[in-house]
Amino acid sequence: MALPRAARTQRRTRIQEAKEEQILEAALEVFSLHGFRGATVDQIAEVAGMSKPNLLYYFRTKEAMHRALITRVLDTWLDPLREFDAEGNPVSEIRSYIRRKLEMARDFPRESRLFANEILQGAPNIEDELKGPLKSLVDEKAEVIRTWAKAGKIARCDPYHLIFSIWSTTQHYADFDVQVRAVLGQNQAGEGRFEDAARFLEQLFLTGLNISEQPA
Amino acid sequence: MALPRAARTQRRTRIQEAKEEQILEAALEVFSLHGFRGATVDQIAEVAGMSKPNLLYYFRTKEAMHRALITRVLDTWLDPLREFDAEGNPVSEIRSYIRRKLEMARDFPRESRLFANEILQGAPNIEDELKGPLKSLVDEKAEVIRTWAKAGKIARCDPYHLIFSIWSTTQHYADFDVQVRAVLGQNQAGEGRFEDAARFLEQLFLTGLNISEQPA
DNA sequence: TGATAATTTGACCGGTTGGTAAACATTACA
DNA sequence: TGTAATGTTTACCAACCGGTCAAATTATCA
Repeated sequence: MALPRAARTQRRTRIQEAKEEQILEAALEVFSLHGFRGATVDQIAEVAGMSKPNLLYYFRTKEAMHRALITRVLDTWLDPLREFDAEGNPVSEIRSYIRRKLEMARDFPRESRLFANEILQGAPNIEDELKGPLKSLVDEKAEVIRTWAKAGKIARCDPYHLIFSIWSTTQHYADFDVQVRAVLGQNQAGEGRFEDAARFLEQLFLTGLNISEQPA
Repeated sequence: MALPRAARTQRRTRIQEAKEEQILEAALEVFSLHGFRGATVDQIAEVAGMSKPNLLYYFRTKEAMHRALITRVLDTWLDPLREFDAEGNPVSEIRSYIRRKLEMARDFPRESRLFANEILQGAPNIEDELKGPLKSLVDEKAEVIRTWAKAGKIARCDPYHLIFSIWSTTQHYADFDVQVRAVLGQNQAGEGRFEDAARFLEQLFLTGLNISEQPA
């Protein structure tokens, strides 16, 4: 008799590995486009190229799929912030952070939208992870920024709102892509907008935080 | 026999006016919380305090409700940008714009989330309005900003990405409210975060655009 | 090979959902 | 007041959706 994945002893076969990957890829596609409630298991099954019961053999419920996906995405989503280095040069650290976040928005828009969908709906499934690991990491990096400000390396500013503003400006290009394209029009529809955005955001943040420009 | 609203001759009775308002208020509540697909007509009817068929007497379909709501919200959403004045002082214009957008995020988070939901799902119902009225307005204001830059009143920068960054940073406090609260923690849970955000964003944008020391 | 476990599928089920039919109630107004 | 238009409700339906079941198919390996 076939046991569902969670009940299996330990080793994952190559088939399991491949199929689960295939399913999560399809689930990402569908969830990011329609949200949790808007996505249907049939849709995901079709995109994954398998029958619905087959899909439910690997993930027992729609929610299990979503949970697996969200957990994975939240993790990679935080990677750029983890690389934020207290020992580094503030200017290059902040510049790199903006670059990395913008690259993620460009290369992994579905992941960004999945996350945005979840937060928008009140983050019913990941509130704990937000208040735990996420908050801890942000607290830590905020302290770094505060130290830089106290040392006069960057302008004094609220480090939390600085992080929020970097998050929002960069993710905007993934989450609000349709709007960005509509406003920029056909001529700018190519990937050039990411280069323009990078240039603008670097100017905004680096000048905005430059100690020499800082008003008393 | 009762005819649905759209087929009626012309005059809207006071009852119609009141009920439609009541319905849209409830629809806003539910749609902004669960998205279009996640919201159910029964839910909206319950929040509106009326039976489902009664609700469907005023709006024949769930989609009609959503369309009416989106159109209205898009309109008020653009109001702050409309007030952006070419004749004004760049410093105060940009500062006021940030303030107004932030106030909207604080006072009308449901509207912001409804809109965000729609864009996130690919804006299936309002793509035309984005490419038409929205783009026109942004084009117009972008030209104003460009003029200011050429006149040396503010730093040279891409006006479109400047507008995007103001949109994203301010709306972030409505759309990602759960995350913001989670990161800031209990102590900052009050409305103080909006004041802090305003202070930070003003500093960021005004300094970032090199206009903090411009005379009025 | 044969037997056992893992995988896949068509048919199906109960609950939900958007929407309808038609009878009933209320309001507007001649 | 009478009556026609407007407003409201109960009962209901067909489609959809998440998930189950049992039977069939395929992979694993002694």
